[in-house]
Amino acid sequence: MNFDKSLMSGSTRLLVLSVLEKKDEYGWGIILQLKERSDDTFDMREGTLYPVLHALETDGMISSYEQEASAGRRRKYYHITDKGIRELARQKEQWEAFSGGVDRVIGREAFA
Amino acid sequence: MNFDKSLMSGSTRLLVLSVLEKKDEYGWGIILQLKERSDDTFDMREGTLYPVLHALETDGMISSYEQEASAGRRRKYYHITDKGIRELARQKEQWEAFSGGVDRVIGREAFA
DNA sequence: TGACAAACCTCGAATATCGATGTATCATGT
DNA sequence: ACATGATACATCGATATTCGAGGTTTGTCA
Repeated sequence: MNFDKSLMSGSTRLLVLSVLEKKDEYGWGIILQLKERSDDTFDMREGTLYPVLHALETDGMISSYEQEASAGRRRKYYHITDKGIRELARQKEQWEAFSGGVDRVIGREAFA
Repeated sequence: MNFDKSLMSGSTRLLVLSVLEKKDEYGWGIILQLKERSDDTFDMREGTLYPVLHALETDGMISSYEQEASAGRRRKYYHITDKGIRELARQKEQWEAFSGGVDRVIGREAFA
């Protein structure tokens, strides 16, 4: 990201799982989706994403399969599992509690 | 914090400066304020706070002075500097951009 | 042929939080 | 008198996370 790096520490899994919630996607595509869906706010680095994808797969949150795109271009698609969906729900709750807490502390109005 | 620790990575300075924006406060008091102002959402650890306070002072964002509370209890109060106020404004902007981006990605409605 | 984008990957440096630990004072209960 | 726990400061090592730099392969375009 182009933030104070550390700001988005911990939200990476949430963001990745959110993208995969809609449809299967490959690594490079996830980066493009994040950029697009955040209005160019996020620019996740490959060095950040790939290790996270591997960890999520090891943890059983996502599964992967290879597929050919136009002519010999190999892509590794990721699919969110049931476990991943439950994890995503937990992460969303955490995010809402956390961001709500920050907003209250810095005196930002909350709109229900 | 009682979150995925990493979630609040990077927001610590924002939170601390926000507390000191209202009035001078000492370390332990900052922890209490954060707990109170976030409705018990935050529980910042001493091992997190004190190093951050020292770093903020080194960076000229805050200044400190000692003061006695009731009988021999020494407290170290921190005061936000002009530089700290400017830093706080930057951090708030960053936070708003970042949290807005996350909300868009996870499909949370935004209320202007 | 050369350059660049797409697409995958790994590794080390830097950064940040936390738990453990330590010190000291004060209040409370037994 | 003594133990416990809250207040209040502090440091340090373990752990986690991001990023930049580097590397490989294939396709496209000039």
